[in-house]
Amino acid sequence: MTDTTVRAALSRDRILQTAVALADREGIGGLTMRGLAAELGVEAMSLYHHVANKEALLDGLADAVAAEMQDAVAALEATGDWKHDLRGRILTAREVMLRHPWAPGVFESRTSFGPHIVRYTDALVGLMRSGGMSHDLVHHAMHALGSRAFGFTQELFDPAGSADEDASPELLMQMAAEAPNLVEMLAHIAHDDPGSTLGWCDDQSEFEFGLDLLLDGLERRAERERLA
Amino acid sequence: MTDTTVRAALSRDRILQTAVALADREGIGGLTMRGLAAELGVEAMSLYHHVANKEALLDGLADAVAAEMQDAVAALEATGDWKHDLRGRILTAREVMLRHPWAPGVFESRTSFGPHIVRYTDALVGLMRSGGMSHDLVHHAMHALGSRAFGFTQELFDPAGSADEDASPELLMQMAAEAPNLVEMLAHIAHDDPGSTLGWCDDQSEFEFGLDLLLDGLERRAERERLA
DNA sequence: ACCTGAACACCGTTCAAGT
DNA sequence: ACCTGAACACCGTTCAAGT
Repeated sequence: MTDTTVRAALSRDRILQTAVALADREGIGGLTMRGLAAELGVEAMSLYHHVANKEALLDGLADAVAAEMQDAVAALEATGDWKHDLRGRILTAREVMLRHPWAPGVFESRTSFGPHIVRYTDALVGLMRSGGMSHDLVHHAMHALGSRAFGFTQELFDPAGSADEDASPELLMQMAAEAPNLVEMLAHIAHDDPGSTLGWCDDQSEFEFGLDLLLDGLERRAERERLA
Repeated sequence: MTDTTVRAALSRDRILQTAVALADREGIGGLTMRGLAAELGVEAMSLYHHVANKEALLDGLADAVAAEMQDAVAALEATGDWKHDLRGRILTAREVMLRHPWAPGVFESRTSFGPHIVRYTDALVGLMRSGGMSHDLVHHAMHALGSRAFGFTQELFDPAGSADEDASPELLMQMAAEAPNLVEMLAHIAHDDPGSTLGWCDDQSEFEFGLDLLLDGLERRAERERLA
């Protein structure tokens, strides 16, 4: 009960904070109970006094990221235009996600909500409700947005992992026979923007394209609902 | 070189086929190299003569599912309406995915394309091109669709895992204070459709809602492009 | 060429024991 | 109450040896 407690006292918060830093540094594969404990200067089993098991640790990690999103989003001011405000919140959430490349995978593997995730989600629902959308439409909207509501889309076949060899002309030749449309499209894209070497395309602009497609569609349904 | 070879001769195909059946039966967590080998009546290390490692096995699994999708999709006849045909292909792909609940997770963790995945994707691109969309727009469309092009969306916080306890009134009460909009929405949904007990909502209709939102939006952009 | 068995270097987690 | 160390039951994978 005094301020002179040992500086390194273990706590759930300190564990989560260290786990986030470790995952940022080494990727989610580098986050093991043993490794996390070592990082904290403690034995692996000590963690189990503050966290039920690894699943619970990951739940905590996801919620820690959601807390960061809440902080970032709090700085935004509301304009009263739900679509504009929603777009801003989601793109801000994305900035947080980009700081934690492992977070999308963890979010997708979660099965329960932490308090910060709940509050972030609640705010999105409130924003759409304030725009006059029905509960039903908002519900559809949340499902349609899916992970985009949290600022990410899990890229299918992310070329980042194997882009180096995949771009080889031999493989493109081999593909050309079986996938003429795909090859033609990729050639066209490469021609248009030869500078996009971090993957085949600009993730950010693709994210915004998909997001705007959905937001525009939702706005249309909302208007249709209002006139009914 | 004779037909009287031992019936149980190991081969890449037989390994993949058994792996799919095993994953269907026990989930992806039940698919281990050791377990798969046992299922084949063979030692674990024998698998490594036909498959480089587990990553390669999973690559093969994803492509096996894509092959099934190709088969299912081949039965569809083209109407010439790209949007209608694309919708049909994707919903057919979804039927295959629903037979393999582990497949979405495997698809999302892949980093390289198998031949069947490539051909399935190529057909989608061809369909949109036939509708007059530019390479650029088709490229955006593929990104916007993302995993939906393969008939699935990875549900965030799938309540299937913990729905039993999560629906408890105490927890809803506790949530009500911090998440009024969310609670109100969920209450409204439950009121509208008290029968939807497999999760909070009907995945199929939510999938189609999101898909149609995107397809409608793409159609609009395609028309805009045509007039430009 | 194909398959085997033992072994290695990891995991998450249980348990009895320490302070 | 909190932390430890050894141990258990798993993984994927390497390696030398069998046929």
